[in-house]
Amino acid sequence: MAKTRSETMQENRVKLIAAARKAFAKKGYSAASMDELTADVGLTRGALYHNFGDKRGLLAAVVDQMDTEMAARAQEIGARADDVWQGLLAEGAAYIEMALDPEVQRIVLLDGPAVLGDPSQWPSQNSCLQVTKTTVERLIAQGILKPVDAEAAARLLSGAALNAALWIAASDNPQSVLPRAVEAFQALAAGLLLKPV
Amino acid sequence: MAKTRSETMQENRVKLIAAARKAFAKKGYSAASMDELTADVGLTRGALYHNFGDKRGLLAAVVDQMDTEMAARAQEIGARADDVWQGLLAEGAAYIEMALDPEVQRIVLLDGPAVLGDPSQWPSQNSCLQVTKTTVERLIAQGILKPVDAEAAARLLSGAALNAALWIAASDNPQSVLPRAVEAFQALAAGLLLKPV
DNA sequence: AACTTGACATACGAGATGTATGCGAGATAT
DNA sequence: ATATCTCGCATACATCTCGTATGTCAAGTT
Repeated sequence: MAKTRSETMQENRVKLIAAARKAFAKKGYSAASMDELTADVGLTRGALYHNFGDKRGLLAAVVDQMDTEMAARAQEIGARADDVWQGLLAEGAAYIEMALDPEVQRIVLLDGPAVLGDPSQWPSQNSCLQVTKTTVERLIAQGILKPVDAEAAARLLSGAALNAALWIAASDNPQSVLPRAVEAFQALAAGLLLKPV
Repeated sequence: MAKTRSETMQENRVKLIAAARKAFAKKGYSAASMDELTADVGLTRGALYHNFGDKRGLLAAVVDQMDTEMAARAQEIGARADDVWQGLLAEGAAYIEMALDPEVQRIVLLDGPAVLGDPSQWPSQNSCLQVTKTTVERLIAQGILKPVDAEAAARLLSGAALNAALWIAASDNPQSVLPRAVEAFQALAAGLLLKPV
């Protein structure tokens, strides 16, 4: 098989992102060495700086990938629900559970915002927020939710969910705390309902 | 006046924390140079490593100070309200407004969690969370809020508030977005009420 | 088949952190 | 009051990391 140049380049990008994802998750962004990271996949920093510009660029690529994965999963879970409202609750619970993954926490929730700034201004647009915002907009249009600002509601909901996850993960007994967090989250979300149950 | 040794030591600690607060806010944690920082107050890194152990220790001291200030302010504002429930709403709005301060954002919301880990496991105990938790507990005891887990509710509320602030600050027109965020926050909080209004 | 391009490797320079050692002014004891 | 000791801070050093500038060789082009 003749490997074309752009093929190997694409492969290398994938390799580097995968290696970075591991390294950033394990050591944290600042402690992750670019020399080690690149050597692990048989390359050098030359490849890295050529493809991603700098260390931040690599993190941005990793975050973009993870954010996309998370948004897709949340959307899928939300779509399986009986109605849109149940879908929103399911989405929130899904975010909480996804954020229990140490990789997600370290990279997307902690280092991501610190290095790249607030998620709403990420280059990748933050797909997670978009998904939630769309769901909220639909519910407002259906007259199920109060006519609050959709973006504000989405931000607050995802902020609450992701913060809950950080708390759960840091607790001594995550499995016992998880249901309480989900319960509290659903209570909060119910505050957006036009007609409380 | 004869300066006792522990006096000058205390003064130096105060100076270093003040300088660090400025430097961390302006450059961010990782880009802040400890050489510059200490030189600004007429000291060297020797003083720093003797007093705070390492760079992280200095950040922890700064975060502790800011967190304490924020908690005191939130508590004071909450206490001025007509009743405990209005106090909770006022606390939330206070957090959102305080988090608009770039210094608070950069240090407490972005670098703090990334470097020190989740706020709930900070050495300083995170006074902000304690204040909110206490308020929630009181409201539950009074039968005003649903009997959800107080810590979970506090975490979610403060998470929502602080995330809202990050979003507001990153927006083009913070002053127009602020009221929408506060409105959405209060709608969410109302979800915790036992008897919806 | 010669030439050009560009993806990646190599080499270098500029800081930054943390530690180990040194010093000198306050604290202590006689 | 003098001598000794303590310890808070300064100084010097070793190590590591990022980003850039330059080199190189295979893939693409004509």
